[in-house]
Amino acid sequence: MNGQFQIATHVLTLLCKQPGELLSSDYVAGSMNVNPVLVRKEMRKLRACGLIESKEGKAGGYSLALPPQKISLADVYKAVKLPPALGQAKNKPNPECPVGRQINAHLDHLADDVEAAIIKKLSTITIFDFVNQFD
Amino acid sequence: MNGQFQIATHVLTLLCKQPGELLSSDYVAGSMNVNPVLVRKEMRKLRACGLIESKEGKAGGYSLALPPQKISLADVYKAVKLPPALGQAKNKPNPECPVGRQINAHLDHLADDVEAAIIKKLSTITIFDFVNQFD
DNA sequence: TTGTACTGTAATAATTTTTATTACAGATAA
DNA sequence: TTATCTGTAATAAAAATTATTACAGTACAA
Repeated sequence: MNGQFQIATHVLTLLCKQPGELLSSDYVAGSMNVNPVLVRKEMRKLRACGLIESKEGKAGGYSLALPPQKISLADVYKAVKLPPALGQAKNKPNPECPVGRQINAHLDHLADDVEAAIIKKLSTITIFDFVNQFD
Repeated sequence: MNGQFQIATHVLTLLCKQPGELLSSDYVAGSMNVNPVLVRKEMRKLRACGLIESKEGKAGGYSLALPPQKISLADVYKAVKLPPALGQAKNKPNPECPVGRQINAHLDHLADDVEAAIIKKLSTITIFDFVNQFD
């Protein structure tokens, strides 16, 4: 299991709900019951992709770098870099076997197709859309 | 990481390439360099879904229960029951927070949509198609 | 009917991944 | 100059995955 996408989406939701405010990792971590360092780690990825901005020092924190209509869940997915949806084998198939010799190439190609399908789906939903579902 | 889908697909590929033969978990495990018990565990799932058959006793092993044109990779995906593609948070968000109170429901709904997109993609590919890519 | 070669399954250990915790340097506002 | 943040590393704890061992049960074959 892996809650990185959920953490990132949770923070973006909070940022979207409180526009203009800088939210600290402690505040956010409190809303989700998770360690603040984990929040800062995800924020680093989001910032590297230009989705959020951060400000250090007293009264610092995080804010959206783009209007929420411009941030898709596909952007979030790509930013957090989850392990592949089909999993990832770490075995080394037997190169003597005609199947073992080739299968990783075919599985990799398949994994790429699946990732593309996920991204296609997620690209239809923005953080704005997601947040609008809330009461 | 998690190689369960890869194991299942590897076995089905071997079964497809050697129709009529019963392949043992040891033989299969040798082709992929993985523990035979792991193979038997995945086979249990595939059998529960009616994709393969197994025969105990001497000269026993596994065989396809359906023609490979009738087995889609979506069937395999559903059989192995991977963890959700978007991950799965195990935190309990703060119920005092308006976002924390609702977000899991919305994240679950999103996860369902993504799983559906994956299955839709995988349902277009059969084991027969997959194996036909091999030289 | 006895030995051999399998599956099925449980229990446990080893490995890997994820999350939590601690610590502290650096930035910035009051 | 003090308090409150981010950024980051190091390490520990927890959880998930894979490997290993063991053995009961099944089926074939000599």
